[in-house]
Amino acid sequence: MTDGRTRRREDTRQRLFVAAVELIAEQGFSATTVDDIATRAGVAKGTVYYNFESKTVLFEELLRHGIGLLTAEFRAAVAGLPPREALAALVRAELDYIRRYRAFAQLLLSEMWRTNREWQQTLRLLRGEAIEVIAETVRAGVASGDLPADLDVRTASSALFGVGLVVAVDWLVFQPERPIEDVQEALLGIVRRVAQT
Amino acid sequence: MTDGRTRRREDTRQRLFVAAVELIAEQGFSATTVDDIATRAGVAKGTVYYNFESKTVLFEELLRHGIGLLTAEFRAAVAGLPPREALAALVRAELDYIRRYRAFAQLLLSEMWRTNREWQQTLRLLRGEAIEVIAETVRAGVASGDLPADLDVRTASSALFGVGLVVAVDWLVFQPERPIEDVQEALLGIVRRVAQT
DNA sequence: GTTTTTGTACTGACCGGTCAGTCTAGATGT
DNA sequence: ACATCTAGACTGACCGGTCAGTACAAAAAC
Repeated sequence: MTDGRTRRREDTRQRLFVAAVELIAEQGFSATTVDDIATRAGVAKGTVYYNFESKTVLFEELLRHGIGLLTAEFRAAVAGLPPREALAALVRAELDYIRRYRAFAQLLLSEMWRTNREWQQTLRLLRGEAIEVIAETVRAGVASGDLPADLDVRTASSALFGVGLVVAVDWLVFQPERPIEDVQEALLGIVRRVAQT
Repeated sequence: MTDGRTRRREDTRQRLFVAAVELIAEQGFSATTVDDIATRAGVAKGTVYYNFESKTVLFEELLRHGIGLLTAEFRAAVAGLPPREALAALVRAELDYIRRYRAFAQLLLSEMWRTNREWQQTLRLLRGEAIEVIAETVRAGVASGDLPADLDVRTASSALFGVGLVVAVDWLVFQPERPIEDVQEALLGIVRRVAQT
């Protein structure tokens, strides 16, 4: 499974992911060329096509990889916590993720609400998976009475997800000098107030 | 001033704006071709270049036009109102604007946090103008004691702007069946809670 | 000796931008 | 009143460049 060959190949794929995510976050999918990606990854163009079927497939696998990671971190963050603490943990996990993978978060923000693109379906599905983790927490909280009974689970979950994204990325792009901890505090404060029964 | 010629030309420009905003909202700037825009507007490609210097300039003028309108509506909404009511009026104005110009809002959300694009500077400037109206209101509220004294004006203003955008567009894209009044109420409720002294 | 990567050259479709020429409303001349 | 002229608006074929994807022989890694 992890012999030298597959390890090396996985390495190349990883470098291509990193290069692609940075470039696409800056310029968008269409404006980013395969040559750009190969050059930034320090790899020949042929290597891109040896590892990925096409530019679109590369991007789709990138989305799967990135959001899969986020979903996993969401799951780990809420494990075993009571609803209101789990909610706070989710906010922290999201911001922490965005701080570590800022380019991916930026890319996500730019492509999330787009329609009529080949990979739109994929993104929609993945978004649903990530939000489902939030939704489970909110649902449990409403059921146990820890969260307001009139909270609409679906809306609250997607709002929480989207708001975290936009506030954090806005901060990263327009006020990069401020520490992310401030955002975290501000967001936690807001969520706490809104979650008040 | 409004003879047949200029009227006709203004008409063509308007049609090009409408076509461009829809296509760019769906596919993004780079993926949208000038031929697409011309076809959808029902004019020849040459007409696009007769009316606009380049694809980029067309987009920049589109941004100016769209955000200029939003800023004007913000100004009109807050005129003469005390801080807390003005804040609510701003939320209402933003959502109302997004409902009427949904494609433009979607476009804004997708292109707002992009870096390394020619028109980035323009967009940054325009965003600043719109947010400044919010900031004036928040500043007045903090000064008069109607809003919490520890509120960071710049952060609160851009957060309010971005949150309105993301929640409304998310609603438009993923839950279009839901009436806008719900979204407005939810958002107003949140803002009211956060604005509590 | 098999898998992965490289480097270079190539193709064909597509796209931003140009330009010579057409169309027409309305001003001008008679 | 009619014919003529003019300039602004528009057209669409065309050009030069770009880019996704292909081909493949040779090298490197394992």
